[in-house]
Amino acid sequence: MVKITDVARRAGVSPSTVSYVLSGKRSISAATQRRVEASIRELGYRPHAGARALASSRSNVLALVMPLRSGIHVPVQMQFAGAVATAARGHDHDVLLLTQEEGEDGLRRMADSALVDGLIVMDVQLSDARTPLLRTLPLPSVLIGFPAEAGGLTCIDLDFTATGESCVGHLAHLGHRCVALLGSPPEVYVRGTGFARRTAAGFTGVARRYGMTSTVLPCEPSRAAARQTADRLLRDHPGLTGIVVHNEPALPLLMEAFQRAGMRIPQDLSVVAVCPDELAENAAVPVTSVAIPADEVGERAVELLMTKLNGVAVPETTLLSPRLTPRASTTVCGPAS
Amino acid sequence: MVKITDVARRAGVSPSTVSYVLSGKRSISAATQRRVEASIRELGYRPHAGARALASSRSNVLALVMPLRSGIHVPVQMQFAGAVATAARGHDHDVLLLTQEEGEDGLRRMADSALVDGLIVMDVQLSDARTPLLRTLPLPSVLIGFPAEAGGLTCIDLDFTATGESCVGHLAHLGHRCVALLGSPPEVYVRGTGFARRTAAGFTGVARRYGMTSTVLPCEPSRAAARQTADRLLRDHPGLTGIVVHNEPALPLLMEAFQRAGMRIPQDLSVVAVCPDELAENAAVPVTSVAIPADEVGERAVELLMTKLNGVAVPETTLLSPRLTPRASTTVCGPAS
DNA sequence: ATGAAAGCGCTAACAA
DNA sequence: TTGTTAGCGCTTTCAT
Repeated sequence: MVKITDVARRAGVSPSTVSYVLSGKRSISAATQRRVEASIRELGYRPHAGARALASSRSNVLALVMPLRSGIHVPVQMQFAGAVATAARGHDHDVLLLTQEEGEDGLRRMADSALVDGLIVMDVQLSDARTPLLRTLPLPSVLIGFPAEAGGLTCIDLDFTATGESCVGHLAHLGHRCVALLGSPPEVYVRGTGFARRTAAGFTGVARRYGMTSTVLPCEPSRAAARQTADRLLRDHPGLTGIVVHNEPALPLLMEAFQRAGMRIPQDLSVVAVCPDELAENAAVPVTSVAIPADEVGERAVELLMTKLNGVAVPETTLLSPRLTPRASTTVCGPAS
Repeated sequence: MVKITDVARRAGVSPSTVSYVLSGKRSISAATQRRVEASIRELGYRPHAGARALASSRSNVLALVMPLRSGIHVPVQMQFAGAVATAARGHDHDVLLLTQEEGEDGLRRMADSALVDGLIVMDVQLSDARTPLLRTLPLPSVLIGFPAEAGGLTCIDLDFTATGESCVGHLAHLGHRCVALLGSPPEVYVRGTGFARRTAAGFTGVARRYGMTSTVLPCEPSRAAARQTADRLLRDHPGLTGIVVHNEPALPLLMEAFQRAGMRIPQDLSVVAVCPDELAENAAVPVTSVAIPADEVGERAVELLMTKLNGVAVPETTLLSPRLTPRASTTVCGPAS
């Protein structure tokens, strides 16, 4: 193994000089700089992570806490993970995967063992057992998602309230008066997952403001559940002309179910979804949608964490504005052509 | 921070004794053992990961190399990742996520920096640039998947050749004579992803052995591509009565496309899939399928790696046998009822 | 069965 | 601008 003393000897400098060249923590003459860099390159030197962590109390690793709960759309989670990993590498950090089978104990373990410098926490529940712990842990953290009580925590996410509002707003402007939100499976609401609840709140609030008739229903991503939901909705609300679907795997099933029940899209029923663009574009009828900007969220989460690691304060709340892309699934409400 | 000397003092022993209690590397009297363990518990001691790694040259971290390439079904990858993470924790190891944006350099970085003890490499290509490197790296590794030339490497995967064989075999025994395999998107074949190629090889081999007419086609997971594939297949092979689909996202699209083209499932067309059970069960017609045992593969991969870390030799090749579950999508070939 | 002490490879005062 | 050196917290010989 090539170590810092080897590099130093070959460059004719002291080990500390090599260390300083690497960290940039003090100014080095151009000549020395060059000789050290050459020596590093020629020897293929790479600092021993453990030694560095021990001496500097910085591991250059951050933990990504990804619970892998049921009812959560996996590809979207994965997109977050990929974005976080990429961004972390851009800041010279690696990413440790915590699947949260360990629960809060895993977080404590990270803090005590100094394995990581900070935490990025995904799939935050409205009432999340981890948040009190995160507040007291001597480890900086950034949450992707918002708990009900976010004081003292750094959180970032798509503004789901605004997303719900934007979706109904779009339908309202097209003249729809009776609308429904079809969301995540019941378990997700029961857990109190923030994004699900917030979308519903935004949806309901604006619908009421516009004096629209509105309903919110959870939905299992099975063909049977989709049919049942569609049929029930059409029976209870014969005037229904617009739906918002916030449930990726159920989207195609629901569209199929409504069509089967005799509703043409968009002539009889306008559909807005909250889902990745790729899914929206590939549906039987391309769907008007608000995308979840996973890449941006992941990247900014890492940036927030790095800023905190450098001892600089960051805003507690970062909300990204939704962007609605109109596609073929929505149209003005009126007598069907 | 609680350190080993604190624990030792409280227990009235030397630091080395605490270390030995933790590692079990020498016998300790029952009394001492109890006092040390109590001290650890009371102080909430957890060893400093960096210090431990430096002194022992073992980080207790393993890297999961997950390229996140296009055309790969994300939920299945994630299931692998989850299984690996869980299994690793069971062996007192953590998992570092390497998304392979860094390519081979990332592997080298792991080796040089001593950040991890070993590698689990996913999404292995038939001709994979990483394999020569893995052979020479002083870091033990286990590949999930098989390169064309696997000598000197430890590999584990579902036996995809047998999977392909099992799928045609099932159709053959039901009397089908003209069959097709619809696989991953073209890019996956072009890259030479092992599992795609091997399934095709098994499929073709057995089809030929039984004297069946067989075709292999890649398939994009878009509605348009699915239709085109179905139409073209029916035009070129009017006698087609059975298909095998090895492409998760395309499965529902293909079934829909064939039905649209007038083929009833299973009366006119039998369908076998290679995909997670959940997907197979939830299709419009539940699909006869071979599941990918991601949990078992992930767990066994970790076990293989741990064994190697302990200096014990392991078999180079581990192939898990496919298990085909018959469902409603396949039936005997004959005049439609 | 236990202790003492020498590092592991690096960083960051402290000196010059 | 650079060098010297004292640790960082742990493991593991070597002694007893």
